[in-house]
Parts: sequence; C-alpha cells; structure tokens
Amino acid sequence: MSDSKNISIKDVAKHANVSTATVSHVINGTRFVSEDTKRKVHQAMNDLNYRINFVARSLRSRKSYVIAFLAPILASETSNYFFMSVAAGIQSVLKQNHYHLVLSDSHEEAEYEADEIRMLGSQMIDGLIMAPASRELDYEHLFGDYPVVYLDRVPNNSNRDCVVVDNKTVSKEAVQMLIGKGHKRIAYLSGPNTLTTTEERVAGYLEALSEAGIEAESDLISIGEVSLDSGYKLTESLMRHEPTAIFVTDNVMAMGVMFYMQEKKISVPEQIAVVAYDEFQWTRITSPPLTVIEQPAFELGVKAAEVMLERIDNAGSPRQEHRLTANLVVRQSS
Amino acid sequence: MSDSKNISIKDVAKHANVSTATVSHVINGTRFVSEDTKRKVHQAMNDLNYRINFVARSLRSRKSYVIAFLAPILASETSNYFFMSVAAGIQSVLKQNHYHLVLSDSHEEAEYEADEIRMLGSQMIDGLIMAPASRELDYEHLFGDYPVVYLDRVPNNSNRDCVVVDNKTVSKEAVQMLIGKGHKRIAYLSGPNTLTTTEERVAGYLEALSEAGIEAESDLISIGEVSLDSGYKLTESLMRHEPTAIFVTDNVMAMGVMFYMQEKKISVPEQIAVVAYDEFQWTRITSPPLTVIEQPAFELGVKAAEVMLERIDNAGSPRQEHRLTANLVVRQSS
DNA sequence: ATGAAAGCGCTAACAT
DNA sequence: ATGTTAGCGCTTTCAT
Repeated sequence: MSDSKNISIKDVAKHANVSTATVSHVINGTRFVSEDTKRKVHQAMNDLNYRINFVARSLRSRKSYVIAFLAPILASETSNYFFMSVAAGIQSVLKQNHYHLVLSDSHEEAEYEADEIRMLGSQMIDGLIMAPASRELDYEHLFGDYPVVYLDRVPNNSNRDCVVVDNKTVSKEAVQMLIGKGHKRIAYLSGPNTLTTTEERVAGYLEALSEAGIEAESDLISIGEVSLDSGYKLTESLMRHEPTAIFVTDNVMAMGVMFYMQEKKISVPEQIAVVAYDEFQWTRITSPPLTVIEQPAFELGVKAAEVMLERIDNAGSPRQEHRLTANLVVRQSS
Repeated sequence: MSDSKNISIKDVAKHANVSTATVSHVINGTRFVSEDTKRKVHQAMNDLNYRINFVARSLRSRKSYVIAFLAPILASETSNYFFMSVAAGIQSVLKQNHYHLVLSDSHEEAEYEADEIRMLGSQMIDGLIMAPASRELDYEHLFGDYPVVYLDRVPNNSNRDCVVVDNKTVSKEAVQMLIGKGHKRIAYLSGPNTLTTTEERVAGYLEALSEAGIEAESDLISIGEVSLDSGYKLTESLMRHEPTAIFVTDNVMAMGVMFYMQEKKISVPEQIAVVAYDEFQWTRITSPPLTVIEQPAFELGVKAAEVMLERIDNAGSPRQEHRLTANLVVRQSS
C-alpha cells in the first residue's frame, strides 16, 4: 500500500539539486536558506511524498520528543478515568511543545511495570512520567538516562520531581464533614496499602477521628483489592460492625459499596452515609448521587508535564515537589 | 542520574574481547555463539549496565515492534472505557508476541487525528490500528508504509482489514425487545452520523420499527454531540414528542438522559423505558440499573491485534473483515 | 565459531 | 548561502 520505497532526505536533495544539509535545514529551520531554494526543496518533498524518518533523526540527535506516561490505565475491570484524565492533561501541554505522548500500562503490577520500563529502553523517550505501582520498589536501576517525574504516588526515598494530590487534607475534611453530621462510627474502605495515596487517605481519616475524640476501631478499617467484587465483600464484613457512614477511597470499590446497599435495600444516606473518591460523572446519577472527592486529575497531568519539560531544559535545577488540592463535592449520599 | 554515558554494543564488545557482531548475535540469538563467549558477553553487559538502543536497532532493521492504536481515548468529559478495554485487548496479544503498544489520541477530531498519524511518521511503528473519527475522510495519503487495521468503524471505500461490532443486529434486538413490551413510541438518541457505528445502530432501530409495522417519526430521532449536556438537552426536546421508551447509543449521552429523568422525577421504567450502550459497570448501580448493550470491547482489541500480526507476517494475504457480536443485557430500566 | 565493515537516514561541525 | 562528510548504535553480509 502507498509508496513501498522509502524516500530519504538524499532522494529529496538529488531531486532538488541541493545538498542533504540544505534539505535538513529547510525541514528544521535551523539555518538560513534562500526562499528560492526553500521552494525547490518543498517542491521535491511534495513530488516524492517524502516523510521524515523520526527514528533516524532521533538516533542522530539523541532526542525523540517522546514522553512516556506509565500508569495503571488499562486494568480491565477497573475503569480508570482518573489516569485517563491525567493523560489528557499531560498531552495538552506536550502537544503545545511539540512533544508526543506515549501511554504505557503498568497493570498496577510490579512485574508488568518493570517490563514496560525496560521496553521504553533508552533513547526511545526523552522522559518518563509515572505513577508507581508500589512505594516499596526500587525503580532507579530500571530507568534509562532520562528524567523521571512521579505522579500521584511516590516511592520511598525518592529524590525525583513529583506532582501529587494532597490526599490527607481532603480526606480529613470529608471525615470531618461526616462527623459534623453526627456520625461516630465511620468505616474506611480502600485499596492496597502499598500506595502512598492510601497511606495519606487513611492518615486524614485517623486524624479527623482523633481530633474529634473518636477512637479508631480496626474493625471499621478495611483494606483490600481494587474491584467491584472486593468492594462488595468488604462492605459486607464492614456492615457487621454497624457503621453509620462509609468512606471509600476508590471509585471501583465504591461501585461495590453501592451495589451492596442497593441489593440489601439499605437506604443512603438515611441508613448509611457514603463518601467516595474520584469518578465525578457517573456518580451524579447513582441513587442517590454520591458525595465524592474530586481530584484535580487533568491539572495533575498538566503540572507533571510542565515539570518534565523544565527538567529536560535544565537537568541541574532543584527538585520540584507539587501538592495539588482536591475538592470535596457534597451531594446527596452523605 | 544513573550512568550519564551511554554504553553501546561497541563498549561491550571491547570489554568482552569480542566483536560487535558477536555481541549482537548473543543479544538476538541469531547465530551460534559458544557458551564461553556468551558468558563473557553477558558478564560485560552486566558490568557496564548495558541497555540496548532500540532506536538504532529499529533504524537498521526497519522494524520497531511497536504498534500504535489511534482512537478517541482521552477526550476529556467523555469517559471512554470502551476504547480503553479495546486497548487492553490489543495489548494482551501484542505483549505475548513481544510487540509494544503505543496509545494515541484522536480527540474524535479530524485535525488532531491527522496530526497524530503524521507524528507516528514512518519507521516508528510497524502497524496502526485505528478507530477513525469520520467515515468521510481520506486517510490513505496520511499513512506511512505500514499496515492499517480499522477497528469499530470503517471509512467509506476502505479496502483495509477491519474488525467491527455487529451494531445493526443488536440494536434491532434491543428495539424489538422494547416493542415486545408494548412500546410504540421509541425515541432514538445518538452521537454524530459521521460514524459507521451510528449508521448501523439507526438502521437496526429503523428495521425493527418497520418490521413491526411502526412508522418511524423524525421527531423521535435525535442525533447530536457526545456529552452529558447534549444528552440532557436532546432528551428534553425528545420528551416533547412523548416517547414511552428511549434508546440511547452512547454511554456519555446516556448519563444526560438519566440525569434528566432524575431531575424531572420521571420514573424509569414506569414512565419511560431506557436502553443504553456500553458502560457495563456503572450502569449497574444507577437508579434503576440500566438495560445496556454490552460490546465485546476486549475481544475487539484481541481480534484486531491478531489480524495486525498476521498482516505483518504476510502482506499479501487476502483482506480480513471481522464482525463481532454484541450482547443485550436486560436490567431494570426497560 | 567469530570478525570486519558497510550502511540504515539523519544532523551538525567544518568547509567554502 | 550552501555543500561535504563523519558518525549516532545497531544488524548483517561477506570473510576467514
């Protein structure tokens, strides 16, 4: 299909009666070329249907203009808008700067993740933005010679740039709101503890409780796998300890929670209040519409991309750490 | 960070006292090398922390082992699990075959899409799987010298391989189900008509109507932009014509429909029945749980990737066209 | 069983 | 204002 022979800069040069250097400079605008010559070159490129070989360019110039974003984006059951919105944010700034975004999926599993980092290899990308699957892994030995910006989560002892959400403050705020409405038995449900985000959210929860003089009960704290099923089952156990409210910090698990309430005909918020995380859209039309914590996903991506571009520009500049504010959206489930 | 100098195959060769050819052959297992030499080479690679330069390899071998998937995946408001699941399917087979997946976003806009195709350039990818933003565009002149497989949608007059869903049959089935329950005034709501999928869905709708002897009314057919807002507004207009059921073929627009019903306190399915498309998960916990058409998204991806790999293997084999079956999941909204 | 060397398509230093 | 050419790191043909 189309032209099977590959036209190179050399062919263009010959066809336009100029040197390859001139063609290259016309393409890149990297030194003066007379209008006349420019025209000839463009003509030739058109005639031959020339298309630049990015691989060759990148090999030679040691610059690919490609940034990779590695996160758990594809995970099958999980419907992760969050990272998709982040990706959209990243892309919006990369595009303006003529960078290209490559999305890479970690499956939220260390092994997949390491695999992907290796595949990214060296020279293929100019930078990596990643949401690590665990804070306990040592990633440094996997990375190539490009800058890395951590997003949403940070591994222990990292001294890389990072852009995260202030999970603790907003979680505390959510729990305080619940307490303000008179709740004393507030359950906490979340995904695995290997994530910094989980840790911060539980910290906010505990702090709100302790400041209100409410003693935390381990029976009311449930940490498990991220899936609708697991959300459902964990809710079942949690309910045996008679919470009057439940704070679930993952949107997929939240589906499990709501599914349970619906099935058992437990009315929300009359019998139990629910506060969830993420998923701004669908939770508007659940029954009742859910009170949720809305993370600044797009902005997170924008910031991370900006930090990355600055880092590429200036490898020696001081480490940046940004902590964006999330938003408690009170609807009818609490 | 890490080693700032880039170790090449040359360095490894020198360190192991062998030729670059031998190192290359050890890496690729592409000709016999004695165990002893192998060991030396591996040792050297380890000592120097050598990492292969995929760019150089790809320039030389004219093979990148990268397949791109271009679809409207990031579109901000839209929460497109559908294409994410497709991507997961693609990745699952690529991974097994040591291919790498690059996700590329079209924003569902012709211009963005063309941009992305150009960025993919030539030599960078070994193949492109895409869900075109419009069936009316001519993509051929944008493509490089790699195979293309269309997914979910097909441009007019394409003679490329494609993998799509049988939208007509399942849409007809959905409408027949509605008719079977006594509905005569069934509204149709969908995204823009420039997509083959829309065309097929409306065709199924019309055929079911006509076979049941019900005359189609243009007032009951609404085609608009894909967004919650547009879904809401279009529902508002549609309701003036007093439908007893509404078939909405886009999950984002479906949110608009349900939001409208909720706000106007119109009870589903008592006052109006609703059948939606996609979004298997969240629609389980809407009120009431939605009857939906579930597309085989993951399988679509798997199939497309398989077709792609076969095509790469054999450029001359006959064109493949696969049409997968979607599934009507009857829940409580109809 | 291994080595030497050409060359993929491009950029950029060095010429003129 | 433009041309010559080395070389990025790899694969692979042709030798030995």
